[in-house]
Amino acid sequence: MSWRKEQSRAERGYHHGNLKEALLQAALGLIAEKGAAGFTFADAARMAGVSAAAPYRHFRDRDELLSSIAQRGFEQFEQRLTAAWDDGRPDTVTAFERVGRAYLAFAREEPAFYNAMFESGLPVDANAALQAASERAFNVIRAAAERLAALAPPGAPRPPAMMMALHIWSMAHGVASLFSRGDAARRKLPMSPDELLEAEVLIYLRGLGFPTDRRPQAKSAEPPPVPPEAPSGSGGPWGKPK
Amino acid sequence: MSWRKEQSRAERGYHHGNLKEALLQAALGLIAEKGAAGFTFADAARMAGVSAAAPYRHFRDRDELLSSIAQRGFEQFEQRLTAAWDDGRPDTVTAFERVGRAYLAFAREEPAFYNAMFESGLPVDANAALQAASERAFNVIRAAAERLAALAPPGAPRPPAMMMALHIWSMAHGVASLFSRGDAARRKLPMSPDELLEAEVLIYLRGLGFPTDRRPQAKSAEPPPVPPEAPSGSGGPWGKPK
DNA sequence: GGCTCATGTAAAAGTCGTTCACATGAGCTG
DNA sequence: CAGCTCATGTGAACGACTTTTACATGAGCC
Repeated sequence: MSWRKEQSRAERGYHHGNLKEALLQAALGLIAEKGAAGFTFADAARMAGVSAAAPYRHFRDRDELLSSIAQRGFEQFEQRLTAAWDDGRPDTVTAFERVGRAYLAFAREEPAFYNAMFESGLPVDANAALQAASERAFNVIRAAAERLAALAPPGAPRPPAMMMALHIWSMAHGVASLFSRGDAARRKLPMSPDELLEAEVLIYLRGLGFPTDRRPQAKSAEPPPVPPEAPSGSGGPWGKPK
Repeated sequence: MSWRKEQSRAERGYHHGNLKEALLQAALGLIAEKGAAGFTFADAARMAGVSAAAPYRHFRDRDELLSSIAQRGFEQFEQRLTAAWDDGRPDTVTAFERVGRAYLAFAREEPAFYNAMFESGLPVDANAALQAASERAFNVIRAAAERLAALAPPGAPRPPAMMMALHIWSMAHGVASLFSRGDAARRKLPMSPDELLEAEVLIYLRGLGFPTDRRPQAKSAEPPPVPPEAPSGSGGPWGKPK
């Protein structure tokens, strides 16, 4: 993983050979440890075994390193969301909820990326590439919302797909920020963030007219999904009304 | 407002007289300008017209100043949420939605407080008083959710009130963080954050079985509310299904 | 072999956070 | 009012960080 991390100057020679990548990896580790605020350009240089001025050959300043990391983060984020969506298989609602869980999983498993992307305070439009990467990630959610919108039953509110996408994004982001990340995770909850978000999304989908017994879209254009597992519980994390 | 802000040393004398408060005000201004990350202890001292060491007579370190501001923020936040809730008048659902809007309004109108409270990266449990203030603010939402839960119609999911409170908190926080604050506000939206959140909460409430035509709880224990204004539009920000 | 240029270094300037010894003066005590 | 005390402010100093500048190194190419 770590490409010649601990090499001494002597065995490495004057030139590092892969400093840019080494700095990114070092920064990733430092951010995971101490947050983007506590992360230090000098520390990253030290960890890569070079002088404090060396990083400036590869990044204009500390912010550019941070924004490079955020950009990579958005790219990985997009991949994970895309995989979770799986083009709506086995059915749209199931896949949609899986996207929500993937959001939380990313926040939990990639704290450094998540921190750089959403908590580092760097402006979204600092970098055109960064903004584009961010939009590509969001577009996964948006595309999923389009599919969902097309299936929304009549007799219920039908907000634009874009709005539905923003709703889901805000729910996932709210739960992740408040309960699923670093210091914030210390707020003690009577349930897991995943359960919280799942229930939230289910209630929301129910508000849009979707059935929430985990066998949705009974009479839609979708092929009737074969339940991959036995139905879990009685219809939701909180139980049915009596 | 600003108590002797620009006094020269000569006319002030050796002792400031109100340094602690002056520092808090200065920090508040600086955080509003440059964010909690960019805010500097030395800058606050300069703005108050004292040496860089003076603040240490009133705050153990920079973090303690920050956490003082966050604490004040939570207190004001609690007040505003309480006022918005207005003990559930004229009816529970209306008041509940007003709380959501108050959340956004606070984020928008008090960026410095919001930043210190939620975006400064200081641990929630850094300070017992801070944590308590934070909990008091959340308890307003929680109390509102209890009332709402008691009115939830049968035949619909009935999550615990605590969970509903967390859902609302996460929605409001998600929208505020993503779209209603500083740099994040630059994400261009096809609608205002307020509209977005209002629609989100309405759909969620509908998922809980509440009617969403803005005249809720028709046959509940609540006194039939007199609509203070004419009904606005056709039942929601996105229109009814055709 | 010699050139060139990307990549690294050392040193320096400027800023911060923080501490320490010392200065000041507001308010109490006699 | 004299004098004491102690909270509050000052200045200097330390180490760390960011960023710039002039200089060093050596990999790749002719």
